[in-house]
Amino acid sequence: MKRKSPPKKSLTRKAASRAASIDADILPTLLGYNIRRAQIVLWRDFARTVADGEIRPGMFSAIALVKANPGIAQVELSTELAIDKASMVGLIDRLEDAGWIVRTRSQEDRRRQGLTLTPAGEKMYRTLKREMLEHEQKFAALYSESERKQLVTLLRRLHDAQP
Amino acid sequence: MKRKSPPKKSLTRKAASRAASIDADILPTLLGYNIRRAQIVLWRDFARTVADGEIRPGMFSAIALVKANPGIAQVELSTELAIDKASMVGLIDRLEDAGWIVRTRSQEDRRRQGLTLTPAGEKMYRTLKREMLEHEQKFAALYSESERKQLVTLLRRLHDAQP
DNA sequence: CCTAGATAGTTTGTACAGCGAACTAATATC
DNA sequence: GATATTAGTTCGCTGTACAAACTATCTAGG
Repeated sequence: MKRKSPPKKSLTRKAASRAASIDADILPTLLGYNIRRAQIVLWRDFARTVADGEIRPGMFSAIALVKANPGIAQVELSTELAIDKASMVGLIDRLEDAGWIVRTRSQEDRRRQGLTLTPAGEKMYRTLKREMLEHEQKFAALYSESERKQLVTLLRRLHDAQP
Repeated sequence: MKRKSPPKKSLTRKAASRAASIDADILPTLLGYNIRRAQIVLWRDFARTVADGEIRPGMFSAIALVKANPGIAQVELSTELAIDKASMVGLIDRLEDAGWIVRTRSQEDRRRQGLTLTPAGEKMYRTLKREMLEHEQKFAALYSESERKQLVTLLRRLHDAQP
């Protein structure tokens, strides 16, 4: 948003020729390599676009799920997001410290911590969602609608596989 | 895009405590979410399949690039892999400590460290490549050949974008 | 009922990755 | 020759993954 035209410094001839001559071997054919590269690009733009870098993709996802499922337990969150339950503790800690989420001990099962958004969390989520969609739009614009759906479908098949 | 549950007053989660009634909201439609989930699945299987967990995807990529481009400089590696140059130092350190890579100060430009595989590194690469292809195969098997190519094409378009 | 096992959450410890900032040595540019 | 740029490094900070052990609680089998 703020950065319109980067310096666009021209490479020296030496650097340009060397960069162009790199042989990436089998890497460009590998699913993992391409997904990793795509992930990096998305992640960087996310940091620039959403919450001014104070929120990570995992935190956004957690907030969205708590918003859609008030009272959800941490273990359900970690299952849905494929995040380790130990890592989830720190993630929720940060959201709680920020004042966006509260843990409430469940009465029926006192092992559980039900998670809900605070009013501040609700407000934050509205902002986050708007910024998130703006972020998403930059990349969705690279595709036709059918391509985008196809990409999502193929990715979903991959992460639903559990080999 | 919203037509799921009209009465937004979801029961306090205890009712749905059993299993998968979680509403993932907009997340499943987002490119970033699906790529992140796919990445996690791939990364876990990689850890189980390749080098018995002693190698990370970034290390594999680095070794493959050094193999294909003997004498490549660290900055070229980090550009190609989209890894921060500061992070690259530690990555190369680990590969050097393992005895797979050597840094050699360039004569023409003495700032540069040319990277090459040691004989042990060459040998390791042959093993890694075999295990990598085995890992890849598990996931490629989820797709027809044209789907796989389509997926790679769409991902490449994403990571070649630099918004 | 009681015990054994499972589950939710936490803590601890280890390792890795990203990123900014500052630094050195060497090279390039004017 | 002064200045800027580049390659590599180090430091500090934050965040994530995973394993292991631990507490508190719930569930099932006998």
